[in-house]
Amino acid sequence: MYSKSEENYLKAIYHLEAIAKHGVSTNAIAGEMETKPSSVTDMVKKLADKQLVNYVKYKGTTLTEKGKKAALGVVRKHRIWEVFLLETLDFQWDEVHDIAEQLEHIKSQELINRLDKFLDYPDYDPHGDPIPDKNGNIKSAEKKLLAELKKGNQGQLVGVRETSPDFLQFLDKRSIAIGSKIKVLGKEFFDGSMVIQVQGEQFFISKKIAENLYIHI
Amino acid sequence: MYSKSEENYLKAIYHLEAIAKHGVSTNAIAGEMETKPSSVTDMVKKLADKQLVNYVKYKGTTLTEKGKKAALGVVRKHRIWEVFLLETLDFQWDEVHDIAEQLEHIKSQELINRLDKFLDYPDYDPHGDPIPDKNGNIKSAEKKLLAELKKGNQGQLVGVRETSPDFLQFLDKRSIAIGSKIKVLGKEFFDGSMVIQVQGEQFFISKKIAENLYIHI
DNA sequence: AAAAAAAGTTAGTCTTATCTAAAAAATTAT
DNA sequence: ATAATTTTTTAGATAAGACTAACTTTTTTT
Repeated sequence: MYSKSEENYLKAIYHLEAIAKHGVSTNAIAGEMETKPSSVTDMVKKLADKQLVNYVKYKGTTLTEKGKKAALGVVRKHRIWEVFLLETLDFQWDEVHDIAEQLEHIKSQELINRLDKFLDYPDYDPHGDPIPDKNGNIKSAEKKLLAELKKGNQGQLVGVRETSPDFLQFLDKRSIAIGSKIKVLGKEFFDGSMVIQVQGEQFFISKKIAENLYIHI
Repeated sequence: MYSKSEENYLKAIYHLEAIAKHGVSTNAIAGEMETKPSSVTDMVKKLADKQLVNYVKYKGTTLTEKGKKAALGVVRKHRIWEVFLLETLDFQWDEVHDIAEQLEHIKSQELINRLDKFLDYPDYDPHGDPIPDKNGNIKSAEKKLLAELKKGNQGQLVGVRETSPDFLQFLDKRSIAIGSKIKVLGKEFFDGSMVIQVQGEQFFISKKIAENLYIHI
């Protein structure tokens, strides 16, 4: 259907659209794909020819319905393979990404559907991200960064982006863990810092902290 | 390590070496790879530069030890994935080849070793072909066609070549299945037909049938 | 052994996806 | 609003792998 490279671009654009809502910039795609902006321009033109994206010179790129469907197909494969690697083959979480990155490009609908069945139709992957169904429908929202939430929002901690010992100890000291319910009590505009409530207790956290916590609303 | 294309050439040369012992011809490789002889010449030169094959202009190509090891690595992956597709995901025989053809190029030693363990270290793939171990050692000989056996020989059914429903039903009706012990009671010279014994029962089978059953002696 | 046929190689072209360098457009700063 | 900076695009080049057409070597036929 689509080449490996095309699929990777579609997936990158899909992920970036979730953050920057007004058309994804060429530089952003280049960053995500670890490639040069000029390569991105070439590729988005090609994807535009195939009706997979809307591309306006100098303005940005968005997925068309067709492109979104294709991207969700890749995301579905990636996440199902991740479940398989972790649950069936007992891999560690940091080992699975590179392998799933390859497996997601295997061309066979039947394969992924049978794998889905074998795993008993999981709704989420091991990072807490939802797995789209055959038709590209996602049961629940994607996880968000705590930093993206507004005052009054609340959700559950489903993962961390940064995994340094310092950061994990910071969380530990405050009894913030995967599964914790977090509510945003206040948010400062000028520096993005927040006051949050976790299990009755209140904490002040910087923007940097909030940008490294994944939340499910 | 090696590109998909390089791996496919190595595998093709490996398979062809088993038949034509005196250096594989460029045309033979082209046939196996469904490509043009000129493309083969280009590639074998490249493989020769990498010390994976011995290539002598106009004479033929053979695998070096290094090339054989690489080829066996691909064969191992292919056969382990086939076992997985058939045993774990319940695919039919005729569906697995194209998918295994893609999966065999996934780069991860760890993945294939864990899969091997998950499948309980199978010695043969569903077609009866032996699976090389981590170090490229093959436990036993390659399978033979029932048609190649002589009166008095016996062995175990390890695979089928033809996979049409008609043929599979033919076998089913006589309770001939993978694992069945088969003994050749008699063989006619003029048409290659046989009388065989399977679990106490005797059957008459034509040469055509005997040419589609793989046996391990 | 010479002629004919088959097999194999070389040279040049094409596609996909990438890159660098230079130019153009958009954004930010003064 | 003009200048400076950043972002994006264009043009031209490169590498992998495949192709066609022409040429060379080997093998087969007579």
